[in-house]
Amino acid sequence: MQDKYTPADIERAAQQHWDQTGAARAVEDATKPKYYCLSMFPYPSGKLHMGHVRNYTIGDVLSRFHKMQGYNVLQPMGWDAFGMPAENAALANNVPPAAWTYQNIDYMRTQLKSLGFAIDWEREFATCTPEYYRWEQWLFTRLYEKGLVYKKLGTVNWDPVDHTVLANEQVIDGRGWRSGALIEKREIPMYYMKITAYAEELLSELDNLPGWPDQVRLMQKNWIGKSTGVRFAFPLADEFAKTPDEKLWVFTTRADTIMGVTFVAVAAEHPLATRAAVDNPELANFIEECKKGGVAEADIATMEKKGMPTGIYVSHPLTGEQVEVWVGNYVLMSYGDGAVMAVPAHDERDFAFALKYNLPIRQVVAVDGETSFSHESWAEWYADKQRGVLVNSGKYDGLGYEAAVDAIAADLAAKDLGDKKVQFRLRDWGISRQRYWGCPIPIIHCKSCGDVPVPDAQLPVVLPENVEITGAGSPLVKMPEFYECKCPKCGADARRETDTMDTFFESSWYFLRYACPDNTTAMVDERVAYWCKGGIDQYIGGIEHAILHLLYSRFFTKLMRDVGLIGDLGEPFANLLTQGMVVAPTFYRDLVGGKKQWINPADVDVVTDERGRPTGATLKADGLPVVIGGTEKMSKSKNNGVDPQALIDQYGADTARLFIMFASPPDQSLEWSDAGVEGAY
RNA sequence: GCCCCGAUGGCGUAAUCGGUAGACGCAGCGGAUUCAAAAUCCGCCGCCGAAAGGUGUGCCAGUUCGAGUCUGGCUCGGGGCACCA
Repeated sequence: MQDKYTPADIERAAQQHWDQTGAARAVEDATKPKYYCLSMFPYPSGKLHMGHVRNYTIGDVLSRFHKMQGYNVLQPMGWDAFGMPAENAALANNVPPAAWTYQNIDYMRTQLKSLGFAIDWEREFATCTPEYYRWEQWLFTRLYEKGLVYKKLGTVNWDPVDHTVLANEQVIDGRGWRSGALIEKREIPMYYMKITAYAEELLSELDNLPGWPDQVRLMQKNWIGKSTGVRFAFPLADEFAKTPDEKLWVFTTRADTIMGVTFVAVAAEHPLATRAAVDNPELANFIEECKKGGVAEADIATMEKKGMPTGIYVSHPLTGEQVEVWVGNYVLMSYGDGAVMAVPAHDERDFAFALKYNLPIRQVVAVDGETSFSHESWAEWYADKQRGVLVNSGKYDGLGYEAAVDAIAADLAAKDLGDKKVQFRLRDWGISRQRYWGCPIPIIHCKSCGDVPVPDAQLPVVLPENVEITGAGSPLVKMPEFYECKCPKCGADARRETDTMDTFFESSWYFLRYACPDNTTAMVDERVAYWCKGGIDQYIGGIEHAILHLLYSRFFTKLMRDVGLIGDLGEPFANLLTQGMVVAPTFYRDLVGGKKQWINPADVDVVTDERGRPTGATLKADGLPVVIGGTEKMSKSKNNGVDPQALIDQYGADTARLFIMFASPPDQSLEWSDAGVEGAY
């Protein structure tokens, strides 16, 4: 018996024993119930952070518990290895993204092993290897042939100085993060996945997920955003119409207010806007101005609402009244028809817009007990569709919301100018990225044959790994040895697509590949049915993935079922645990110029009073006071990260794991406390 | 701006159905043990107050015999908003 607990020796011995006996190896065994415990795989950013340690500790506890209960447990691990940070690191350190990524994977694997997780390392893979991404290319070509992948124009952030497309993250206050140039919206051809074809199933299946947090199901439901409304048309007045029966289509969930329409607003990219701008320089300028700034919805939704009349008039479909078409910077071309009817009296945004531009406001809904409709200030009840009853609406007067929508939809249908329509907020998934470090899109552009998918025999399209990153555009565009090729159909000189896929593509099916990572002849095989039948038993990861990653993964499972790759597994993740963040106190000093210098908690001594309450803090280096800030998510910007490696080195993996599990319930945020670690030791 | 979540001691939290707020743990304080320390054990530990007592679950209202819990309205913090992963 040793006097002192020496975690390094004891843990190393235990880990070696587990390794040699293959304790964590998972083998299909039909005689035992299976338990597939999956943690979201890490992006190999350099080293593990505390969030990883927490995530994988929770998974490991569940895995070991079920193993002891007699389950056949699979706990795999891999690397979500494509992505932007590798290109940024390449630029900063002059290392190719591939080399940087593989280095990080090696280091982080060592760290994970030192934590002693019961992971089946024989199933490990990285998504940036041709052995993995070849199957995405193969699937892409199948889906392209079925029309589930198609090409259309999409809007991107264009940096006019660096001549490059930027991610939303790289646009700061409307400017490129490197060049500082004002960003413009630009439309380019992109490939899209037809996720909207699965909108109904993705929505209804949410009811079959009792093992998911209600919060996540609700977020997905709202994201898909099914609404029943009316899609209808405003015929163009003869002098403005290009063709005799040209119409402007809009969608609304408030068809009951149609008699209160006083103008129509279209997106800056709408064809009518373009047409009106031809001989109207002022409008053309405004449309140009609308193109300034990035494409992120949060930015568009918070900017000042602006508009300009086009001089084009359309006819109200029920009254025939002439209504002017405006261009509005708040109308999104990507939602519905890129045009909306405006009813200032009963929509808050339209109300503000009408006030600003002095447009008529016509009340057509009244609420019992609310007598004073003001044309100067908005009140919540103006938009109340539960209590509202139509007024000033001719034959529709006195009807409530539902009856009014029914009557109006029927009248529009009778005139062949519209009907009820189910509309989804969900848009098709644009997967083209004008970046290097990703899976090449397997398409060949031929002058005579058009877009031709790369034939199976020529797959994979391998991404060249020894490249130089310049920060302005993908190196693939400058590599004839990559893009020059022959058309697979006619044999003529052709050009290979240089865009790569969205990295969400990799993470949308990796959990299936863990069942059969060694298969070199097929994307998936029958072992998927064994491990994934009834869904992966437990999925653990950050709440930040509540919508996109989980929705795309659900979509892929249904896609791959319909392509005949897997049977009907149902939903991919039977039980979902969304772990909370790891937070830590922050410390700073005010610098001249209003900036703050953030100081890592490890470099600070906190002084407490006799009750243990903090009264102040000093910097270890100089003993002078620092300001105690709030408690925030561990991040580089606030410099409050605690390196798990230092913790493991000092206290051992078991202490780290014990503290992290004990300190807080897994789905809530965890406050870091060095003192708490000491207590777990 | 829109969708979702949260707020209870110095800290992490608990209170299953609307019924004693603060279980359990960390930190802190006091004591025992020890030559001394570590470890261990015992006790104290929301705030104000000498005590009696008062007060207290982000804020403002409401429902109720009774609200941390239910309703309405806010404030602050966090996650997401489709090219960060």
